[in-house]
Order: sequence, then structure tokens, then C-alpha cells
Amino acid sequence: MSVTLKDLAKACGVSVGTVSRALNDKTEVSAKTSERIRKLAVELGYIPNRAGRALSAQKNVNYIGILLPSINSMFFDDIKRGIEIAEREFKDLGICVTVEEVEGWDVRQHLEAIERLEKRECKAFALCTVDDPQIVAKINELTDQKKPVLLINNFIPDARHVCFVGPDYRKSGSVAAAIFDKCNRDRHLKILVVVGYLTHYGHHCRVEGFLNELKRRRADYEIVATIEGHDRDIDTQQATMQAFTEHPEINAVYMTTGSGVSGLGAALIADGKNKRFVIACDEIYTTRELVKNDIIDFVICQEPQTQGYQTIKKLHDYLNNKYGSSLENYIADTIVKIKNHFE
Amino acid sequence: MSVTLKDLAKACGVSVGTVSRALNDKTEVSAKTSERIRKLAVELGYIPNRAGRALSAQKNVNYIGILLPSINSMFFDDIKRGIEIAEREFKDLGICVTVEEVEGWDVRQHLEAIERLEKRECKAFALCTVDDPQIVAKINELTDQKKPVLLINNFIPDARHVCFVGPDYRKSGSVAAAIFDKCNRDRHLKILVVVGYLTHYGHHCRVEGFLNELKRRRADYEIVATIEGHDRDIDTQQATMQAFTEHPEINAVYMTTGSGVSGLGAALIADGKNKRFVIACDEIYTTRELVKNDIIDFVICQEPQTQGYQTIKKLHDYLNNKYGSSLENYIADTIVKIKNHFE
DNA sequence: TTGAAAGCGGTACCAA
DNA sequence: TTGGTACCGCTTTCAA
Repeated sequence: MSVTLKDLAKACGVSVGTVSRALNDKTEVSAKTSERIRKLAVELGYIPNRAGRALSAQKNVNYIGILLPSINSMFFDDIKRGIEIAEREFKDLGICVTVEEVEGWDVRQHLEAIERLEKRECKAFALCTVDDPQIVAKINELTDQKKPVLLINNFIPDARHVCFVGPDYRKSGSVAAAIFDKCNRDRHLKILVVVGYLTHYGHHCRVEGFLNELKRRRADYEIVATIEGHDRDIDTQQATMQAFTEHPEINAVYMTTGSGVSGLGAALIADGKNKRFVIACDEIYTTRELVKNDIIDFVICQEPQTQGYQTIKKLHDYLNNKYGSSLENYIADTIVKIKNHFE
Repeated sequence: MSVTLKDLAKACGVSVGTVSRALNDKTEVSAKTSERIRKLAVELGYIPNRAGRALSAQKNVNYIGILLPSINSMFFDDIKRGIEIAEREFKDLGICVTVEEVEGWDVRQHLEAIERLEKRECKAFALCTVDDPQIVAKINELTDQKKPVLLINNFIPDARHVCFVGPDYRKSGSVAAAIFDKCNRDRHLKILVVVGYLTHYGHHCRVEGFLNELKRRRADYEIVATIEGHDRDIDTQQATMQAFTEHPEINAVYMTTGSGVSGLGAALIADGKNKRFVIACDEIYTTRELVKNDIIDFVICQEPQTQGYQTIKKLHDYLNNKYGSSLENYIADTIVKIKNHFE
């Protein structure tokens, strides 16, 4: 049916071993032969067969190393679930996954975790990490060693990566704004914006997308305050309650993150007299409960489980030369959920 | 690493050939040996290796036969796209897909299409068809022949199938109702409901879910009329325009299908004086354009591309014994989209 | 009814 | 730098 290595070898007048080496970037093939083989491979439309490759690779497994700042963060639960599903699925295709979990976004800890993954001889890396010069240098170093690096969830502009898997933060913000608008045609909006850290790339983009879209859509609104909850419940609760005290006119809340949402919920419940219109982000246990109890009206989600799954799938594709050697990014859909989704 | 056929053979004291035959339901193995092998396979946790199986199966490919009433229906575009993606992906795992397309829901045509698929010696079937005694009989006949049948998109209660891939119609309706409620707190709703056929299972469930949820949420609303558009643009346009003329008080429209939505759009544009609140179903080119142009406010979608993809994946899993021999249904998420999703 | 062996496509080792 | 070959896990054919 399809063109196989053997076909290609016959066409080139060399052995299968030589063809395999030529296509796999081994240096032990003469430049001339190699070029001839590669050219013919393209001409004949040769596509390596995953099954054959996987079977032969069983002897020396392909390790994929993953870094997640997932300790004490519910957001990563679904990402991990997706990774586990993919792990089971790609196991007999020669893929083996190692996850390094750290707590928070400390640069040194992230660097150490990456080095631990390197020691395990990983052939490919998937990192959810921060935009920091040392980290960027590390990623580029891996890339120079021909080890593909995929960025999960958090985009880092200067890091040379093979693929990005994550959400469209600006769209998430603009969709939130559109829903604010559509659900509140009858009232002047006085909005409280709650972020984790204003310096955080994702939160920044969400707020930007939110404000732009709101401005485009209507004039009768006001951003009463923008506060930081530092991804922590207590900080979020205190800051929110203070905002409510200082600005009792607040009738709507937009929170750009799931981390700390329990604090927002507590503040809303404590201050229960006024029903406010609330949108939060990311489907985790807490947001789900708050939506079920009518404390939060909408959640804007980002397919975390699919992100986990796609991370493994993309790297598997890459290691199997599936699409030449370039991968398309996977941009998660912006998913709108309400109470009824959880019933 | 994992338990292989060879390990199992050694443990049983027989040859790999015998083990393979025993596990694959071949009759040429003595009942006693077969039973012993099966028992030990479970005990040792043997899971067949896809790569090995795929490689050996290359000689006689597994055909999957698909029936779609997709001719002249945009709704199936994304389902087909998902099928194509999966087809490419599972090709080197020994899967080959044949699609029979028909127009509409005529029982005889569907039966003939299924028979054409049978002639091509398909090992598994995926059918998007109707709930009709003859069709049900046909499906049960296939099941009796140990040929797994998967139902796509349209559930058929009495047909013995191995798996269902499709949406949750009731949830789709209830989510639509919740959004009607949330976006129209300030006004008394006078609603026009537009379906394809009231007898159609999916539309019926959507309307039911819609009405139940609306009743649960508020008292100040009214279903002014429920009309049928017969999945056709012209019928839908005429019926809608007539409803608008007879009931100029209509200020909201819920349409349970994408087929004929162009007619709804035309009616809304023609009667442009009153801005009405409109929710439609299914993301196809037309709904997308109408949403972009603010004619429709929300679309409730059902991951058609993923349905196509999962159809192939599930049957591949089944043919590879991935999960014993039972498959979990894939119930598509209820996806809410607005203008901003398409920018 | 069973065992032995060929072969699916690819990689990696050893010898030339 | 190359060719030849063993091997990965499984199915199937051919002999016994």
C-alpha cells in the first residue's frame, strides 16, 4: 500500500539500514547518499509507519519529560488527567512519560526540575514554566541539542519551542466581556476585576481582552477597581471584601483565574445582600461548586484535560516524524459554562 | 516491560500461535486449553500491543464502514473532517475507513447503504441513521454476527450497539433556556420555538429540556408558537415570517437545529425592525455568519469534529481489544458560542 | 488440536 | 560508510 523503507531502499539501490540512518539524521552516512535518499523519500511520498517504529523502539523507550507547577494547585488536576489518559494510550507506541511536579513559579526550582528530567535521558520536554532569562536560556540550550521543547499553558515568547499548547487568553477575556454585556443590558455596570498577579502574562492578556471588548460594546460601565489575589484564597477574600466595603456600588465581578476563587466565593457569600453578576475562569472543583450554588454566573474554561492529552500526542507525533518536523500549536477552545453544564 | 504473548505462552506451556488463536476466538483451539489461557491472560494482566497487532494486520486491513446522511447537509461537514483526521492518524495502525453518504433519512436508502458497506467486508460499522423497525433489525443482525455497531449522533434505543457517540440533547435545551433567562432578566419573554420535525428524537429532547428549564427558572414567559421548518431553508423562512406576522409580540426565538437556519436568518433580516433575542443550534457556516452579523445571539454546539474523530477511535479501540470488549459512550460537550468565538 | 516459522516496518548492532 | 541481520509483538499459514 504505502511506500515502505524497503521500497525506498530498492528505489535508491541501497540497504534499508542505510535509508533508516539517512532519514534519522545519523552522521554515519555520506552526505551524497543521504541527500539522494532524502530527495527520493519526498518524491515517493514516504511516511514512516508508526507501528513498525514503535515496535522496534520498544527496546529503548522514548521518555517524555514534563514539568508542572502543580503542587497544591487544583487547576492542574485536569491537565494531569489528560496526560495520564494519553500515557496509557501511547504506551504501546513506545512513549513513556515522566512528570516533575513543583510548587509555584520559583525559577530555581523550575531549573532544578528541568535538570532532573535531563538526567533521565528524556528525548522530548513539555514545560509549564515562567518567562525568565535563565529559563529561556535553558530551553534554548535543549533546543540546540535537538531536544524538542513544548510549552504548556504558559507562552514564553523568546524561548525556541517546537509547539505551544494552551489557551487564547485574550479571547477568554473578550468572551467574558461580551457575556457581561449581553446579560446586563438593563443596568449600568460597576465592575471589580480580580487577578492573581497583574504581572502574569495570562492574566494581563485576559484583562486586556476584557477591557477592549467592553469598550467596543458599550459606554455605560466603569471599572471600579482592579485587585490582586496572589493566587491565594485568603488574599483574594480580604482584597475583595475591602473592595466591597470601599465601593458598595460594585454590581459585577470578573476574576481572571481559578486560583483563589474560593476566597472570592467567601467574600460574595459574606456580603450576600446584593446579588452581583460574576464571571470566573477555569473549571476546578471550587468554581464548579460556586456555579452550582448560584454564587458565580459563568465560568470561562480552557479544556485543561485536552491540553494534557495534546501535549503527549504532539510530542509523540514529533518523535515519529508525523508531520515533517513542524507541529501546529494547539490553541484550546474558549469554553463557556453555566450551572446546567454541571447537572 | 508489559506482559507479551510470548510471556503468556511460556506461562501456559504452549506456543504463541496457540495463545493468539485462543484469545482471538478462533475455533481451532480446544475448549480446555482456551479457557486456561484466557484465565491466565487475565491474571497476568495481558494487554495486546497495538503496534505488534497493527503491523501483523497490515496484510489484511480492518475496514470500518460509516453511514452518514450527509449529502446536502452542512452539519456533517465537521463530522466528516473529524473522520478524515482520525483516518489519517489510524491508517498505520491498520484501520481503513469507507464512508457511504446518502441524502436525508429515507429508510430504504439507509438499508441499501448499509448493505453496500457489508459487501465491502467491513469489520465494524458506525451509523448515523433513523429509529425504524427495519433499521433496528438490520443493526441487531450485524451485532449477532459479532460485527460491532456504533451509533453516531442519533440515538436508537432498541438497536443493540456497542457504543454511542453524540450530544446530550436535553442538556443542549436546558442550557439554551438558562441563557434565555440570564440575558433577559428585564423583559417578559414571548418565545417562538423552531424545530425541524417535532417527531425527530433529538429536536423533541431539546425542546423538552428547554421548556423544563425555563419553567424551573421563571414565570414571566410564554411560548407563543412552535413551528416546523422541515430542515429546509424555504419552509423555515415561510413559517417564521408567518409567525412574526401573526404574533408581532414575539421577542425571542429558539431554533433547535442548524438545518434551515438560513431561512430563519432571512426572516429575521426581512423583519428587521425589532431586535429579537435568538439562540440557534449547531455551528455550521450559516449560523457562524448570522452570529457574526448579530442576527443570532448564541449558538449551542456539540463538538461535531470530535464526534467524527471519536467514532473512528472508539472502533479502533474495540477492534484492538483495548478495553476488554466494552466501550464507554462519548457524550459531546454542550458548547456555547458567541460572536467573539469567531473572530 | 498444536507448534514452528514467516512476515509486517523499522532500528540498531556487527562485520565488512 | 555501507550491507546484512536480529529483533520488537502479533497473526496466520503450513506441517505435524
